Amino acid sequence: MATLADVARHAGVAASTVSYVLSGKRSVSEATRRRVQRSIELLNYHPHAGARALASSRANVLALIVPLRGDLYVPVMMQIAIGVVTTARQFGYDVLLLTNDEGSDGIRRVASSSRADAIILTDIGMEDGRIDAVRKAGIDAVLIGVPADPAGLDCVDLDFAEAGRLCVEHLTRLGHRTVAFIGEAEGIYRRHVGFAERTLRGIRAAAAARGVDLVHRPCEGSYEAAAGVLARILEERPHTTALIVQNEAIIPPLMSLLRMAGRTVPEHVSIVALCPDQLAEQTSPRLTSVNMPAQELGTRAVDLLMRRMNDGDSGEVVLIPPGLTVRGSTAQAPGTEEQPVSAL
Amino acid sequence: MATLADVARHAGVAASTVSYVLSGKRSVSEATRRRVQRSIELLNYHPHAGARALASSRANVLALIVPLRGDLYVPVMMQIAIGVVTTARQFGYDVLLLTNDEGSDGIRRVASSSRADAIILTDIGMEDGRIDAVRKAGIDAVLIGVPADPAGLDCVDLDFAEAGRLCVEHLTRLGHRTVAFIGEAEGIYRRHVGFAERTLRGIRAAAAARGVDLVHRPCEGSYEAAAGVLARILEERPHTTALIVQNEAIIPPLMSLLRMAGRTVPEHVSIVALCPDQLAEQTSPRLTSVNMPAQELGTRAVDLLMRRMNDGDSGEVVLIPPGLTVRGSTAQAPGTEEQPVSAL
DNA sequence: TTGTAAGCGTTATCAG
DNA sequence: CTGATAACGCTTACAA
Repeated sequence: MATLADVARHAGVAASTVSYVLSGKRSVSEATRRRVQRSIELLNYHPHAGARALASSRANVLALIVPLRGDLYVPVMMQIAIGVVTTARQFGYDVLLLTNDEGSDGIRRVASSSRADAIILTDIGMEDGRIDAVRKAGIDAVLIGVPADPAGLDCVDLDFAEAGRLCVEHLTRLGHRTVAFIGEAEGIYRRHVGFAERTLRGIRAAAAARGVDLVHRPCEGSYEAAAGVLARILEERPHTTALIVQNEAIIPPLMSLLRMAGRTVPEHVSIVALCPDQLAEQTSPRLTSVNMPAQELGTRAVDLLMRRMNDGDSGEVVLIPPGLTVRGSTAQAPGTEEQPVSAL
Repeated sequence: MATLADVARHAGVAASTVSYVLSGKRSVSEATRRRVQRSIELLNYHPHAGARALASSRANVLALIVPLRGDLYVPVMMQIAIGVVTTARQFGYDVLLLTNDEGSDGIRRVASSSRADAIILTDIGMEDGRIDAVRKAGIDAVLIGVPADPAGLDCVDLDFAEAGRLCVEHLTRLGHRTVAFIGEAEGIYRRHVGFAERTLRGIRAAAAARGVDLVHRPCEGSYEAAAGVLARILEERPHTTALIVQNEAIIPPLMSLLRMAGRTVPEHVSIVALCPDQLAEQTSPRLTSVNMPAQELGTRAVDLLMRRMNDGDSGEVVLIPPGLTVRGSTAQAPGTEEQPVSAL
């Protein structure tokens, strides 16, 4: 491998000049710049990442910490990762992938060894122990998700409370008065994962404000769990005319269960989902849904991180405004009349 | 941050001694080792990754290249990534995540900048241009997947041909004579992605050998696609009694479509799936399936890579033997009799 | 068993 | 606008 010194020799300039041609940190005459560029290409020179990191004390690497459980909102995590990697590359950064089983140790490790310049955390709990590790490690970080106390932290997330509100609003406009919210698995609420709690709060507040009769039922990802939860809802609250569903994994089973129970969507039961658009487009009928812009979360996280590292900004909470797309899974509640436009 | 020199001074030894305590590359008396260890802890010393990489010309980093499309076998990719990261950590390696949009450039980049010591490639096509890039870059690599000509390459994959054979064998034992293979999306076959082609060949060969009447129908991941493909199969080949399904995304729609068509599983139609066990457990009835051991693929890939880097081994193709688990989605073909055990 | 010292390939400061 | 040169923090012969 050619080194910077080789290039300098070949071009007949000092090593520092080559470095400056590369970094642009001081002006170089057009003539020598060309000469250097030529030598670089001729020798097929590529700067050594380690040497750079050592001399500049910047690794040009971001660390992304993802949850280990392969069963949890997997497509969403994958999209986030893709957003992070592609955006990071645009800023000249590479991305190190860490799993959560290393936990706070991983944060300490990459920070204190200068393996990464900054960290992106996902799967944020309301009280997340890793936040403390980040503070102590003194490394720049952005959270995808919002903890209970985001003071001084940079966070990006979908505005889940607003997302919940949108669902309820849409349903009440269609005349639904008895609604069930089928949420994430029990364990998610026990761990106080931020997005689940906020969604629930948003839905509850909106339901209370509009006098909607609401129940919340956590639900695991299996067919049986979906069957159990649905059966219980239909038995205990037979007047239920609408479902809000957050656990994307159970949407397909739910729809076929409803069909088997003789309740067609949307004639008898309306469904609003909180899931990636892509998924909402894959069912029949297509789902009215609030989009989960996972890739954008990754992109925005990197943007925030860059601003934080370059401009020294910090403490910003970016909540992406959710959008509800009406598709085929929601309709006027049975036995109600379409509201006149003037009443809206 | 404390440096190795600080530690040496604090412990009253030479810098090299500290280094050797860390690496274990030469023996150190128990006494000084303890002293050094104490100083390391007291000063909270962590070696600088860049400096290490520069001095040793080993970054202790692996690069993992994943496909960009977030729509393709996502859970599988995620599992692979998790397997790779956790195993790599056990060997003291970190993992750099690259997306395929950088393509061969990404390979060249990390190789020639010494950002990574080795590469793991996924989503391997039969003729994969990146293989050439790897060769030219002169970097160690392991493929998860097997190209047409794996000479000199280290590869890990499920034995998809055998997996296909197992499906057919299981079905013929149950008396099925007319079988449809609902495969991956058309584009996968056009791109000649290895696993899809091998599965198809395995199934075709086994069907031919046993005189099974087989059709292969590629299928996209949407509900409509599944509906279309299924309708066509049932119309053109009404005697079809069994389905082999590889595109995991369409399993839920397929099952509810069959229900709507009045064909119950497994009484009228048997289904064998090629998918992760976890998925096979989530439907009702549970699916007879050949497991896709994604996390193990990641683990094995790293194992291979380590052996290759340390022992200089190369050119091994590891095919993981598939296993078929009988669950509730397959049964004796309608109108046939159970084969006496002696006939097996 | 331990110390000495020469790199490793950049960056950035200080002169010119 | 450009050149020397001292770091950067660690590894690894080579000596002792």
